[in-house]
Amino acid sequence: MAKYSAASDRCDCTVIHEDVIKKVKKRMPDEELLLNLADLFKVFGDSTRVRIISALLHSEMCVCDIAALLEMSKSAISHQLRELRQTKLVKYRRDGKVVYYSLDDEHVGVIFKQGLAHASEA
Amino acid sequence: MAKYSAASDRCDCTVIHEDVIKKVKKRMPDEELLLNLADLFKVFGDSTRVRIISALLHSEMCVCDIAALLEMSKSAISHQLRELRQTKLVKYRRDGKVVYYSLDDEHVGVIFKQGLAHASEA
DNA sequence: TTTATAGTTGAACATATATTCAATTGTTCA
DNA sequence: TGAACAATTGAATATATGTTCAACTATAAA
Repeated sequence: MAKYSAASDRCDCTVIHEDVIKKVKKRMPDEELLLNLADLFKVFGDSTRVRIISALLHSEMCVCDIAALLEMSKSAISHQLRELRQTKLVKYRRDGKVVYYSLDDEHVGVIFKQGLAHASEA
Repeated sequence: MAKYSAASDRCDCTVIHEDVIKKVKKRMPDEELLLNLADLFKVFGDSTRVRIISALLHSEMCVCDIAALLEMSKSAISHQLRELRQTKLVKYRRDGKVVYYSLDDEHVGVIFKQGLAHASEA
């Protein structure tokens, strides 16, 4: 059976629209950028993280607040906050024993609201 | 150890900002809507699907075209197209043996580009 | 220094999910 | 009708990922 990995035989079919493929390929963003984009959406694509973002949209909160709000363990929340931190979606400040989290920049809110608009309609 | 599931003891900590929690809780969207939102982003959160969307942004394409463009098997592409179909992100038309896919509505492009803008900066 | 508490972390486990493989459907054309 | 081919599908496998649990760190107060 034909394999898609060979240079001149990339997919397991015979008839394709070469012109369309070339045109589209030229216009598409870099592979790396698309990977980053998928990773960004992946962070939004979990209900716990979406709920955290939705909460921080209205106020900075400590880990305990978030855990109580979402009725989940501090550990679970902390793990998710780390991911949100690593992808620069949230930032934090420490005040004594308490660590307060908030959204990192406006982009986060924009993407959230844009998605919300779509989800509300459908 | 304290459990987060009890009514008056929702998180494994003692000191929380009750007022903040109440205020934020009141403003947050319904649980169901947030779940739908996470599911929407989840569809965008895979590199294969993001690449498919990125391609369809420029032209309708058949399964073979997409498979060749992304250098993947038709089967893998078809599986992902089904998810995109089920979440109403793409639509299709059949012309003889060939099935052409295209983006379902403008929302898809808007969310894609919004995310792309963020990913490009960071 | 000791105790209490907020938060973090790593490992383990359970679940979700992307791709492959093989079989099947739907359509065209001889 | 039968051959050829685009596309779909279900099952299996491999991998990714979310939560729990237990241990640990950091800070404050006694």
